[in-house]
Amino acid sequence: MRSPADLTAAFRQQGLKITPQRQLIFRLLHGNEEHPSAEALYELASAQMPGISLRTVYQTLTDLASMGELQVLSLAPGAQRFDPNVTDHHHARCNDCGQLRDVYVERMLDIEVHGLDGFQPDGAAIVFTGLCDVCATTRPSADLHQHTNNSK
Amino acid sequence: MRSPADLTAAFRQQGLKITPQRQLIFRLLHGNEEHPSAEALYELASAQMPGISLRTVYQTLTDLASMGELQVLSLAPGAQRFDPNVTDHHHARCNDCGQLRDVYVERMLDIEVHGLDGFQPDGAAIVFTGLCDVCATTRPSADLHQHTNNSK
DNA sequence: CTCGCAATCTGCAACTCGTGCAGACAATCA
DNA sequence: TGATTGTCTGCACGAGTTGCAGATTGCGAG
Repeated sequence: MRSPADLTAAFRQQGLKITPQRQLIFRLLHGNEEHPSAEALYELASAQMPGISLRTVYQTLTDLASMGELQVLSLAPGAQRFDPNVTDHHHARCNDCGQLRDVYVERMLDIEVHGLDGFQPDGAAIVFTGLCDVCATTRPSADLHQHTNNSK
Repeated sequence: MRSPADLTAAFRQQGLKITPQRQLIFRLLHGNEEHPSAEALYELASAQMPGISLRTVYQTLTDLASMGELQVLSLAPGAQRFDPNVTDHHHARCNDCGQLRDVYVERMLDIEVHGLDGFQPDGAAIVFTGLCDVCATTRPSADLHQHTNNSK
């Protein structure tokens, strides 16, 4: 997504108002590579603006997504994740902690696809699964444990 | 997943009991390519066995999944989908009606991946998005409409 | 700078999907 | 046939998300 300043202009241009809540969320998302959930963003936002509503966070995320500034990810059960990186990229998800990271794939067109007859594709998303660096060293095989989000 | 008969044997072998409910669900899933949700399966099951509990459907699906007979798909917001096809394949999802279809991809190894350093991948799933044959002819571009599930 | 309208925010209720629990029930084995 | 478990059902509960209504506030007009 674009910079907070650009987004401010874009929102104004669409007749949307600029509120402190929205500006805060713009800032929290800009350059954010953590693929946060709405709740996670709400925690961050609350720290800087006590009293902000979770409902407002959802609303602003929805607005940004419909403007194409944000990608909404539903890669696993549980909360959706939001990705301000809207360049052409893919994801890797840790089976243990749920962490997401951006992955870049080239020569996608070299793959050979069967079974798409009649289907009009407009995109393809690859999700790698496995263990992130932290979980891989912490617990080389399988079990239950987490070093970050996905908790409770 | 294997045939109802094979599953019956497998369940017995694990000390699990064979109940009419389970057998029904085995039959409903065998060869099923609709990637049904738990609710959808429950509807099917209820038609043949009124009184069966949604809870039982969930339970059996969980059992099958943990035995590796079933793949659980979380490709979009909303209910999870269940796929009795556990061969190596991928999926295409219609943006309109939510329909899923199986897709087979070859020469996956020809792709070039960046950003996986330190990550230990154990799999990769490709999801194609776009319009299914029905939705593509019904409504060549965009709007709201559906010809099957994903409803309400 | 002030006013006023419309957009926004907040808090809460409601809804969907899925799971935990307890008591009734039934598959299996001796 | 009877005892022993595992299973089924129904219900309550929890997470995640959205709908709604009233209070609030951004922002252009005057």
